Amino acid sequence: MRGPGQRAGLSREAVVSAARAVLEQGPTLSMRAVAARLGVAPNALYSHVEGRDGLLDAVLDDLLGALALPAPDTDPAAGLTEVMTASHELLLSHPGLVPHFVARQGARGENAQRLGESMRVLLARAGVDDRAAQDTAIRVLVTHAIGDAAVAASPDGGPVPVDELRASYATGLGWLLTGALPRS
Amino acid sequence: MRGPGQRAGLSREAVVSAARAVLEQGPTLSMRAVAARLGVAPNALYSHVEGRDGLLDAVLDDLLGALALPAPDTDPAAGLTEVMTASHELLLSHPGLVPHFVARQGARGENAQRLGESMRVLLARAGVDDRAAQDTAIRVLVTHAIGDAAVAASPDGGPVPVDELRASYATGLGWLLTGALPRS
DNA sequence: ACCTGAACACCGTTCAAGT
DNA sequence: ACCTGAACACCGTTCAAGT
Repeated sequence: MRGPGQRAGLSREAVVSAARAVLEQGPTLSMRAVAARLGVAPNALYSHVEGRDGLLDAVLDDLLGALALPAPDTDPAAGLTEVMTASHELLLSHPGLVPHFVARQGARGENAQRLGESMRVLLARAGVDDRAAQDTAIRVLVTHAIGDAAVAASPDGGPVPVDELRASYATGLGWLLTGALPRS
Repeated sequence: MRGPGQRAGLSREAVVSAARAVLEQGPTLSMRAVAARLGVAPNALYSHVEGRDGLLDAVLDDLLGALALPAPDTDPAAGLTEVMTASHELLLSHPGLVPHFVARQGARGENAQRLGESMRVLLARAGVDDRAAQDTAIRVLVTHAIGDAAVAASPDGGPVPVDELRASYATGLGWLLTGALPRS
């Protein structure tokens, strides 16, 4: 009910917000679904967002911005468990983001970097000073979260219940941390 | 150049084989590409295979059937490393299979079960007798392989080179195994 | 600058036919 | 039983226009 040239009052924020809403409803995000929710033609989104991938990037970093960072004085192992569990839960509750997160090899937004830095601090406090060793540890931990979330995000529910996956994630995370951190 | 009713001489094997060829070429598998390679209408495949997911299942188990099982007398940790590394390499060389593998929460074909059984034997020989503990260990190991392969399978090559991902996979695998297996 | 309409080049899958 | 043609219901994205 709007001709060419009539403004719809869109904004980048509104588009990202609508995308989040679409992802709450169903497991996948399509441009056309976001546009429909905004009462707008599909191609209208391209004035505010760099295609579907750009939109998913924005949504992902938006969600990561809401994650709580561990307190500066927490025990390193506890802090790392905290961050990784929170990230894992975030992915579990937004399955539609997982394939994109996977394709992007982890997030690359500013909030993702903020999380990465906080992990570096914790690792350093645990005695992992070498930057390459920190990289490896972070990559292994993030990959574990991505892999588990990806498996859990299977649309049909899958043969393995989510609770068991959550439990095995915690077990694996513990094994990885004792491997990554020097003995105290 | 074939009218309705004329046979094309297709078979399930031919379809699976064509699908493998398509996956060698590019990162994704579409029904229409497989059909084109066979010189056949897209819907002709449905006489031999249960849709795209069924076809991917068949291709995956076909590939798993070619994996070598560890010798019965190998050291458990070495054997598990062997199986998991081989599975990981398989996924690395067939990125198009990874999203499906992820969605299926690991393979469920007969060759996949064969691999699972051999892992159980190795775990038991290492002292992991409890079946639930074996399940957890296998799930963690498989998830690690899936997660790493999924990250490595990113289409654009991604910011992290495959060699580094392969190295961090090995590191993580080592951490997980020392966590999973009782101290010797 | 922002939005629309129409189009392009794809998908997987189904259905009614033909032999 | 096996295959085709046509169609359905989708995709993401681009391009030329309109204000």
